[in-house]
Amino acid sequence: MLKYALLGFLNYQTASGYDLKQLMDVSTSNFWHAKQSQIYTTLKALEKDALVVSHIEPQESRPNRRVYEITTAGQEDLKNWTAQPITEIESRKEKLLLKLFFSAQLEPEIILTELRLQKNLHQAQLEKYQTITKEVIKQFASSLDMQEDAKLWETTRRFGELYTEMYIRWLDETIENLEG
Amino acid sequence: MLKYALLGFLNYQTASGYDLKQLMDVSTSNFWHAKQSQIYTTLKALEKDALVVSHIEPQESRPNRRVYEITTAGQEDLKNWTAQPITEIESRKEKLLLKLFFSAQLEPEIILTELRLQKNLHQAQLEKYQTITKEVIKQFASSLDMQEDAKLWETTRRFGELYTEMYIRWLDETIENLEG
DNA sequence: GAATACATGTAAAATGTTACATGATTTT
DNA sequence: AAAATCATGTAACATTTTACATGTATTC
Repeated sequence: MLKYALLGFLNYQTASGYDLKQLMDVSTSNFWHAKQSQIYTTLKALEKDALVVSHIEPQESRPNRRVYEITTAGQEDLKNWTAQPITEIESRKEKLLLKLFFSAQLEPEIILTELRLQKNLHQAQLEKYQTITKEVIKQFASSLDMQEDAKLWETTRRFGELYTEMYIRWLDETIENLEG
Repeated sequence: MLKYALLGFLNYQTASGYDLKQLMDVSTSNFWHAKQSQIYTTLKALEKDALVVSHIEPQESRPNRRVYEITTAGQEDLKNWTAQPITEIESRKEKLLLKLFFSAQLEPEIILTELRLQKNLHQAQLEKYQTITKEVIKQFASSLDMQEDAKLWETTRRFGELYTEMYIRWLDETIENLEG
């Protein structure tokens, strides 16, 4: 799957593994993320499959950059993938809920402290979606002149916003429930 | 992580790998799931670490069952884990959003068809949370006399409900946005 | 007669995380 | 003086998925 995230970005412009990590962190991290090391190994695999090609870009006073470019085969693979519909619901994993499910023997105060901490974290996250992420999308959209693309990016930002609002609401409900 | 899901269930009652899969499917699948094969291999690892013990239960006209029981060490490990607070936000992966993010070159109708299909799937899921899942929790709670535990289980069911409602709302917004 | 439920597992492949290794430049 | 940024990668480990393998009993 990470494969397609990388092809997707490279379909806009060439980039190094380092660049791709930065791009993901400010754009898709809301619904797709990866460690730097995994990005490097996946890029290598993509080059082996001839979906991308790379060349070294020498730099003074900085380590050399290995810059990747998508190939025609890569573009086709990407397009095939986007055109293929998903016919199932994605299943989630939420460590916090798992813990909560099995926490009946715990002191209620311990649970409540954890939920309150989560609320703080999610409130900070929500602000990020509403300010930084929104700004980043605007910047990209205007600088590259891609209003149409930005429309889709905005829908994914909106998901993050709605999700986090929902999460906070659930935390509020749950906290109230356990306090009473 | 699956480790703790299994210990959590075994802390209530002994069970086979098959039983545990059934239990997860009707209770935690909303926020934690696993394949049958992974459950078997994880149980084996847990027994090696002496967190569970197993014995064979012979059956007539059915394959024998290997039934697992949690040990004192297992109970301690589980309790330690539940008491340990999570200090970060869980990061999600949503294939659909990833695809959407990179779908600007696609015909809008292809995207819309996919989103409408997702809406159907999520509506069915929502009903499930509101009927079957709710009923299952009630049944467990009364049959085992654990109103306190059921309170927590109910909060995780509620999360599934709120999440799915949010998802449908986002789909509606996004569909409208792309239609216009 | 076919599909599902019951019941267990192994092996291989894919995916993802953590730790290690290096080293200059810039910011705090 | 310490921490963060720039920049790349490998190795080991852990987790998860998919495929394989087997066979009876019950339900549709």
